[in-house]
Amino acid sequence: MALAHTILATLGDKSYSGYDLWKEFSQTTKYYWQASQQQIYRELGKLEKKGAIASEIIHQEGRPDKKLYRITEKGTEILKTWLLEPAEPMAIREELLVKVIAAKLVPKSVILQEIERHRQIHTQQLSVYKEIEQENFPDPTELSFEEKCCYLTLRCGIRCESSWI
Amino acid sequence: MALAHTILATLGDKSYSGYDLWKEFSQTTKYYWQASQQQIYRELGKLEKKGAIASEIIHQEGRPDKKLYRITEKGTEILKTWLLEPAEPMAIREELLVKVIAAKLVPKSVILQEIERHRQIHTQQLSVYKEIEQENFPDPTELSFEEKCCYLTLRCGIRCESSWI
DNA sequence: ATGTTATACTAAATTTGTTGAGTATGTCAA
DNA sequence: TTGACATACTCAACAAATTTAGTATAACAT
Repeated sequence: MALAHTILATLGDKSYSGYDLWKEFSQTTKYYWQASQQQIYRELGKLEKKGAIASEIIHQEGRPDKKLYRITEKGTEILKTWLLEPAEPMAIREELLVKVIAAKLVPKSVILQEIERHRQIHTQQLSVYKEIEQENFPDPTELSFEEKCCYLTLRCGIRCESSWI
Repeated sequence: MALAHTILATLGDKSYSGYDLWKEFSQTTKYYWQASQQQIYRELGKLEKKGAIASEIIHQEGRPDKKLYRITEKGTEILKTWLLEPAEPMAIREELLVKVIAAKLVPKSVILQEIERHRQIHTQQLSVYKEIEQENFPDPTELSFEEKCCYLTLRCGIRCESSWI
């Protein structure tokens, strides 16, 4: 699955602990790949076994020790190989629309309220993304290729939320 | 999971064989819930065991026998109960964007071509949806509540594809 | 007569994803 | 000093999804 590749891509050339990665996934990576803390830790274990990442234990005072992971050459090769393969468009599984299809079984207000609730969730998420955009990408014309790529995923998040609203 | 509920919602008050359902899922249901043939057959088995659906074997000449499923009262109750629960917005897992994040590892043309390929897939899907719209919903003002709900899911599909393009 | 496509379904292994609990430690505010 | 919150992880059980491989039959074109 692509979770392994998403982790490798997120690591880039920096070091992350499992916890760091989870935070990154909860904030930024979220607009293109959602994963839980448990999934991330399990995948890190598998990737290390495979030799795609290497870890180093950092002893910390005042807080628990942590394990910093970085990508290995083998990991980079795995990522490159995967990049050359075609990707399938995302599978759509939207519960709200299933509810809309079965709407006639319950009072209209139930579905309308649920739709309204979702509209609010998406509106809120959109404003979070727009804030990130203003803070991190105030002038999109001035970006390097790498920054543009990062900005593109944010733009996708913004378009997606707008589209839902 | 919601696959069971999607099947119950799709059955409505009609009878479907597993194969019919799969075709329905491949064509129409696809813009809000994607599932494979195997998933559908397995879920039908589970639903029958639970008593949410009942089956009847139809002997056919000239082609294999088929098993027609319809929703039971218990199934309708299960669906109603589920409709009253809140639904989470879909988890986003878009491989293409992961590739964009790791783009610097391969020549630009690789990612650009992949993006172009996806643009084509979405453009093609959009035109399919627009055809369905013209054929089945030529005049949206004239629709019953149930038809409007069905149309809403199609509009979501159209918006989603447009947004990607 | 042969191969492809469509109908109609089953079975099993493996990978992913979810849920819940558990182990530690430290900060900070009421 | 108590409780909430943040850091930093591990383990186990279960549910869902994917992949792969089958079994059968019939239509239809080459």
